[in-house]
Formats: sequence, C-alpha cells, structure tokens
Amino acid sequence: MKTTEGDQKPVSGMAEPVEGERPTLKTIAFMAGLGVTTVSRALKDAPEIGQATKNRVQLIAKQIGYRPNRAGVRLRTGKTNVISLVLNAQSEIMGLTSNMVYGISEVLSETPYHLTVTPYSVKNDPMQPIRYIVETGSADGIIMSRTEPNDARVRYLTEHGIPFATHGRTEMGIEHPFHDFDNETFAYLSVKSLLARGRRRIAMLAGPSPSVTYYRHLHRGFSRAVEEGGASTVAVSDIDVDTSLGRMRNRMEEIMSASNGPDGIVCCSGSAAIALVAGIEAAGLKIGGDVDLVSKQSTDVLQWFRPQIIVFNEDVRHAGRELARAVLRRIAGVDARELQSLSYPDEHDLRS
Amino acid sequence: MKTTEGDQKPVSGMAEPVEGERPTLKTIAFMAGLGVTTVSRALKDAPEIGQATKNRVQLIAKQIGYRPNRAGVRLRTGKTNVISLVLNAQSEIMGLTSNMVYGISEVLSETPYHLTVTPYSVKNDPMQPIRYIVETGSADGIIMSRTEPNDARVRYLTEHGIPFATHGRTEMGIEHPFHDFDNETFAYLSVKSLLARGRRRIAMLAGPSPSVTYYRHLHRGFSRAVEEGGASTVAVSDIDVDTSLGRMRNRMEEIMSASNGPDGIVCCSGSAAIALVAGIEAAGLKIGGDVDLVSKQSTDVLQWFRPQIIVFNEDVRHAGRELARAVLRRIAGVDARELQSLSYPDEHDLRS
DNA sequence: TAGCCTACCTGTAACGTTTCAGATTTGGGA
DNA sequence: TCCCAAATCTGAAACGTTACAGGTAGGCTA
Repeated sequence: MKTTEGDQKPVSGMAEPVEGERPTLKTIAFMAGLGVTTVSRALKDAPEIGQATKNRVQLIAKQIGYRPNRAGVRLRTGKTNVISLVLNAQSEIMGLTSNMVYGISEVLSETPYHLTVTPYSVKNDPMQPIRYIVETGSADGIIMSRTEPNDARVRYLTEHGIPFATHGRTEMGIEHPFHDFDNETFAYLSVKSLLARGRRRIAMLAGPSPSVTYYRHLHRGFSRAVEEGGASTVAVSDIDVDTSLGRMRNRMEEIMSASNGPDGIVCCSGSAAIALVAGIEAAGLKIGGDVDLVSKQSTDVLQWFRPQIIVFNEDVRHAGRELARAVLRRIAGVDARELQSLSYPDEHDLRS
Repeated sequence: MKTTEGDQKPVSGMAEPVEGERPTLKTIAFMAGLGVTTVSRALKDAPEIGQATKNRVQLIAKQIGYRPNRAGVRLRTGKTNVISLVLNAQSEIMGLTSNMVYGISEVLSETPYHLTVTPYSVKNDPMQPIRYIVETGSADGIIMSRTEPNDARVRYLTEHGIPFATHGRTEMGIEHPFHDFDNETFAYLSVKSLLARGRRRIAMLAGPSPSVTYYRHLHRGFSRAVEEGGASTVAVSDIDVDTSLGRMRNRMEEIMSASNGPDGIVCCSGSAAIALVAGIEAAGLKIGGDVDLVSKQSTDVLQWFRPQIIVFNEDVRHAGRELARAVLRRIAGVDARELQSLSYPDEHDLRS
C-alpha cells in the first residue's frame, strides 16, 4: 500500500489533539494517521520503518515544530540529556570558570544536552555533589576540576560506571577521560626562560600540595630545568595558589626581603602573579631588574598589568570544549584512553 | 484503626521492590503497607493524612534515602525545578559571571532547584535561547542580564507568563523582578569625587548605547553631577564597554593626546579601566597628576593594578543571590513589584 | 496451493509522579 | 437504632516516551 500525503484516516479512539498545546508524538501520529510507536521510530530513523513514512513523519515534525518532551524521554529511558559541571565555588578574580562554561556550552549547543552547574563550597566535601548526582541520577556525564592524584571522585564514578571527564590528571592507575594543560612543560620552559635571562636562584608558586595533581607536574618540569641549568632553588613556603592575595603579597614581601631571596620566579596563576608583583615591589625590588617573573595566565589580563612580565597562555575555553567532547564520546562508549588530551603552553613575552 | 509500626500487610498485587534499585514511592508504600497516593501525600504534609501516618512515612523515606524522581514529577506536573541562567558568551577577562553563578547556586542549593546555564553567542539573537526555553518548557524561571530599555525578552516572557528576573532594569512600563546596581549614583559619586580633586573636564566610558539600559542611568548621574559642579564634559566617542581592550586603549590614547582632552574620567567596568590606563599613559599623561580615573569594578582586581585608582565595588555574587531569590519568589506568586532591588556603590580609594 | 519470510506497522505496558473520584472507618447526633 | 459527616485512605488514570510482542499484507519458495 502506498500511502499518500493526504491520506489521513483518523485512527479509532484517537481524539484530535488540542490546538495550541505543545505537539507530542500523538499529535504527529494523528496528523499522519499512524501509531505513536511508528512515529517514534520514524523520527529516529529506525530500519523497520519505510522510507516514505519516515519522510512524511519527519516533515510533519519539522513543520509543527515538534520537540521531544525531555521528561518523557528521561522517565522512560533514564537518560537525562544533562551534563553537570561540578566546581569549587571559590570567588574568582579572573574569568576562568566562565570561559570554561562557554567552551562546554559551545559543544553542547549542537547536541540535545543541557549544562547544569553544581558548585560546592570550598569548605565542603568534594564528594558530596558527586554523590548527589549519582544517587539522584541527575546527569549522564560529569565534568570536574581540581583533580587530585588519588581522587575519590574518580574512583567513585568509575565504580558506578558514570561517564565523566576531569580537568587535570590523576595518578591512580585508572584510565579516564581528561584534558590537562601541560604544566610540566610550562614550568620547564618558564625556568628556561628565566635562566636565559641570567637568573640563577629560582622559586615557584605552585598549586596546593599534595592535594592537586598539577603540583607534581609543575615540580617535575621545574626541577628538571633547574638541574639542567645548574641553577639553585629557593623554596616558597606557606603560600600556594589558593592563598588569599593579601597573604600572598605579604609573604612574598618577606621572601624577597630575606638576604637570599630568588632572582627568578615561576607563577602558575595569573591572579597570583599580580599579588607576587605587589610583594616584590613592596620589598623594594624591581621586576626585570632585580628579579624576573614568569606566569601562566588563563585569561588575557596580564597584558594590561604593569610591569609587564613573561606569560604562558592557557586557553580554558578550549579546555571546556575538549572536556565536553570527551564526556560526550565517553557516554557514546568510546574507550577512556582515546579521550585524554593535553594542551601546550604558548609563550608571550609581554615586555614591550 | 490504629496502625502500628510493625503492621505491614503486603498489599495484594504489589510485588516487593527490587533491592538496590533507587527507592520510589512504591518502595515506601510497600514498606509502610500503604498506597502510593497516601505516601505521596504524606510526604508533602497534606492535611487529609493522619499525623501518625505522616510521621511513619517520612521516617521511612528518610531512612531509605528517598528522593523524588525529577522526571516523574516533571512529566506529571510540568514543573521542571530548573532555573536557567541565560547569558551572553562574551569572553571575560574578569570573573563576573562565575561569581554571579556562585551567588545563584548559593540560594538554589537550599531548594530542589537545579541551575542550568544557557549561553548564547554575542552575534546571535538574544531572543533565541529565551524562545527555546519557553517552547520546550525547560525551566520554571529565567535569570538574564544585558537588560535593554525596551527588552523583547521581557515582553515575551511577560506575555507567556514565565517567571524571570533581570540583572538591570527596563523602561517599558512592565513591572518585573530585577536587581540592579545603582549606576546613576555610581556615576554621580564618581564625578563628585573627580570634582573634589579639582577636575573640571570630565569624560565617561559607558555601556553600549542605546542597547543597554544602564547607559541611561550612568548618563543621568553623570550629567547631574557635572552640572551641579559647573564642570564641562568631554565626549568619548566610538568606544564603549563592549569594545575590545586593544581598540579601547588606542582610542583613549587619541582622546588624551588631543588638545582638549579630559582631566577626569569615569569608567563603568574594571576590565575597561585597565585599557584606559594604558591609553592614558601611552599619551604620556600621568594618572593622579594630569588626570584622575574612577572606575566601577565587579571583582577585586583593580586593588592589584597600578597605578591605583578610585573604585566603586559592585558585588555580583550578591546580585546573583538577589536574582535567584527574586525568581523563586516570583514562581511562588509574589508580586513583581516586591521583587525589585538595587545595590549601592561602595567607594574605595585604592591610592595608598 | 500452502507455507514462510520480509517489510512495515500496531497496541499495550511501563517509567514515577500527582490528581481525581471515590471507598472505608469512626464518631456523634437524632 | 440509623444516618451523616469527618477523617483517612484507596486504585485508576494520566503526563510523553520507548520497548515488547505481536499483527498484516505481499511476495517468494516448494
């Protein structure tokens, strides 16, 4: 039987859908004179539906602006079509998180996925939001940052088989999707850059140790370059990238005022760099003269800050895109090992 | 009949729920020997359920960690328990958006609401994400920024009866929830501050005109103060807060190099301020000497920028909290006029 | 011709919740 | 004693979707 477009026999027991309501499968089924099952299948290009029918159904769906009801799909299939970004709600001076959000959204906007954001307070247990998402099944995939070498969240999610991707790596023998900035190379190149400027006593402001993995990468690159250059190291104690900028400045002033302060400093955060500069200058030293500073920045702000320093850019928007793609492909069943990527430091000497 | 705790007669036709699955109303109903209807009502403290039953049901629910299935609720009631933050995906140098997200989340975290973020590209129609949300019914409430004097989104949402709150005000005779920074007072006080420092030729870098409402507020406060002080005005043409920092710097250099440049400048954005400073200094002028600069900042970054300038702080995290509270109360049926709030500028002379 | 396979389509059930329209019990008043 | 109202509780239906287990028609094989 060849059904033509106009052939819309009203199916028995099926009332005409109300005008003005949001169209559902039933609406299309009524208009096409088909069963809802057929419509459902036709819309997802199932092989058991005839090509003519598919075309007709898809045309109608398009014309009346049909959009599947998310609650219906979710209730039936358990699939939420949601990716959750879990983050630490540290107040930010620079727009790191927002740019990552934009990156993620860029990728998700071409899919049926929505992005929900689940910040947790710094003081709280990082596991709490993760457990919540898993227990309530409120997302199909999770993106998270502040990855630790032995990360309880990674273990938990892996055990529960929930797709996720981390910003940063772990060191626990579990293969999982991640995207990371190559902090080791960054630290290595930064030290090289300082050595090339004749600096011999090198210090570094890193991430909180041992909680965050990239701390180790930084130190690996740092040590290697210092060693290769035959330079020496000055420890920066008591402060890390999480310290308040005020305390950072004060501590830096102390360190630089000491008799054997560093003459070259590597800093792994743009906002920290501005506090270090303040501390250095408070100690009466001149950047570029007495001491050089190299910093990573995740936002183009240090360009505008003076004195200008040497920076390496990290593109967090790109990281967001990579992470989103990774979770999506993980959800699609791609092997975790194929979803691990690094991005590389990009040096800019801002000093004009 | 007084039902005791132990009295759990299995209801006919009701199979024991599978262990390990997420508990549902049925699970509780089975355990309590009640119907799902009763359980549903007991959990929401309906008046037609006996107190003893309520206590028992609520205890069981708590013990087994029952959480209502969002898809079930959503499908049945149409309520999504989602608030959507719609924003313009401009790359940000400073962490404005993330702090607003944290503020919103702070409030939502004590409610059943989730936060989804829907960025739209700067080039795209701002109506597009709004229409999408309304047509697919994907949120119970919307928070949006970049509010315009005659805002199509506000009109559309009002007509469709969708609760929302805007960051910024409109001027279209529609009462709706908003939170706004008092830009008029900010501009007024800024000019006053410049006048007090003996500045007489005042300029301002404002938001894009006429697209964004706060442009008008800024100008109102600006003009009033300039007039009161008998000072004169220097127009800053071609650039606004949306201009790229590079162009902003160059234009500023031109303006300051002209014979009749301003000697006092008001700037309504922290990130713009750093570009203005660069332009001013490129023109060979000294801030604090030849010219004074007053800026609003939404993130504590200008503290660390030198030369230090006079700033007024805007607390975006607080704005986020206010906006979230406003949408929630609007959803609860509170009158829009009771959900309009302003926050006031807070001056800090950073110059030590 | 019968039987079978393929291609296409169908209704029913189920996901978990709330609403609707009762059902049952209890206590009290007449 | 009977009846009514109030206080509690109940199953069935519905929201929109997909999975399951068929159903029908036509053509091909034997």
